[in-house]
Amino acid sequence: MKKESFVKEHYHHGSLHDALIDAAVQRLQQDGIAKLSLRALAADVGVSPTAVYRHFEDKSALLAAIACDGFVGLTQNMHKYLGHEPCDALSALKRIGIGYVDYAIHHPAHYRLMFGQRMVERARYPDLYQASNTSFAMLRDTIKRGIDEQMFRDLPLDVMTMTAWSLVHGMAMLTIDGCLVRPPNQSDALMAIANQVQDTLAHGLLRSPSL
Amino acid sequence: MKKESFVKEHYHHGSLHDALIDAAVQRLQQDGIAKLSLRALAADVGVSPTAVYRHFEDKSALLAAIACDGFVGLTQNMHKYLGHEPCDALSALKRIGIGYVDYAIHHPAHYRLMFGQRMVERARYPDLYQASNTSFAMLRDTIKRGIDEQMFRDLPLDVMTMTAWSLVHGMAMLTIDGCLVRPPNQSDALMAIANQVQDTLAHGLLRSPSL
DNA sequence: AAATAATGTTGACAGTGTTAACATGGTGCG
DNA sequence: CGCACCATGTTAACACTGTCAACATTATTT
Repeated sequence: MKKESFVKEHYHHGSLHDALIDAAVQRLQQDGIAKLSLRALAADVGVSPTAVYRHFEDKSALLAAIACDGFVGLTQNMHKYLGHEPCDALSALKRIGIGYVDYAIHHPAHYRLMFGQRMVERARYPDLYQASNTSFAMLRDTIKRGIDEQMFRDLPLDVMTMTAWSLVHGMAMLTIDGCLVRPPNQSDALMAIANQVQDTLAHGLLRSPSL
Repeated sequence: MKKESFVKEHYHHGSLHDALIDAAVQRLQQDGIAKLSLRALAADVGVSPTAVYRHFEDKSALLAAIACDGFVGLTQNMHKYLGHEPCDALSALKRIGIGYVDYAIHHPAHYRLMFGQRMVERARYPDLYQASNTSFAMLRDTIKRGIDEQMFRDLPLDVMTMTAWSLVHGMAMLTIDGCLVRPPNQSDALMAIANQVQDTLAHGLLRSPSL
């Protein structure tokens, strides 16, 4: 199975697949997607340029794999913020939303990749397609619960889902693109705004707003 | 040599700047930004590859110019939907929002470019920076009016602006990325959804929601 | 132990953005 | 008018990119 003893790295790398992804993520965070080259990645990992093609069909497939990881991480983060104790649909929706924005803020390179060109051609990558659907389903199911429990207003599920999703996606994008007036990129301040924005959304979704 | 018709265009093209932008927009719509090359553009226009550099500092500057045009068009479209007859702040906000999403849907290539990598480095392009600020100011001013007229709830202007902007931006992105469940990309159906989403937003913004 | 699959390498090709040096032609000045 | 200037366009070249085909090495299976 796995050798993994000490030094090997003579001919076979052993875990090129993951190492390439790690290197790509690092370069993405540092330089952005524009100046990311397979050859540089291969050099980072200490391997010849064409070795990449033993693990990924092409450059786009590598990026798709990273985007896929991103959606998995996004889903995990939403679950983390949701917690385990049961709560009403609105609280759940708020927590999920905060988890969503929190992920985007802390993984801007991932997030930009996830909703960049890869999103357009996600049909070509089943894993990516499914991972993204899993993320979206979390939002959608929570809203459905709010409707079923008659906590939310009686609007079409699709409309409400789109509203909530648009809101968190827009917030995430505008934040990591630096479109906010807020001077410091301090996470706490941003999260405070995110909370207020979500309150506004709640006001729009709820059957009988409490404030 | 070339001399292919009675018109001049022998050595000096005459309007290379605009011709390049037109060609770029066309290729953007057709193939996406990934496979857009300056050399192909030059060939489209019938000029040598390096002629581009007499009109744009580099490839990124060309794209920035296109993005700038995009924001101008976005602002125009919002004004078009806003109309000239005076109306209350909420109606104005809704019209602007519809104009926003409408532009994104009908110019997806432009819109994706406007909020892609160019947005990150917009500080380097003063024209782009100003054009984008003009668009955003329209949203912001309208919301400010709603607050001043005591039509909207008493929340910080920044928070409300971010809410509204996030919403239209998220809707635009999710729509042109094809993330919607709606089968046909029919503009009318999309606009109907957009209207409902905006009603939800209104419900969240208004001091006393009417429905 | 031999055959085969998996993984990595070398060499090459077409295409890219970009620069430097040169060519052309319209414009304003004597 | 003639001529210098300058905006514009061209050619040649460089370093770099993604990708393929052919070959080398190692791991795995028979």
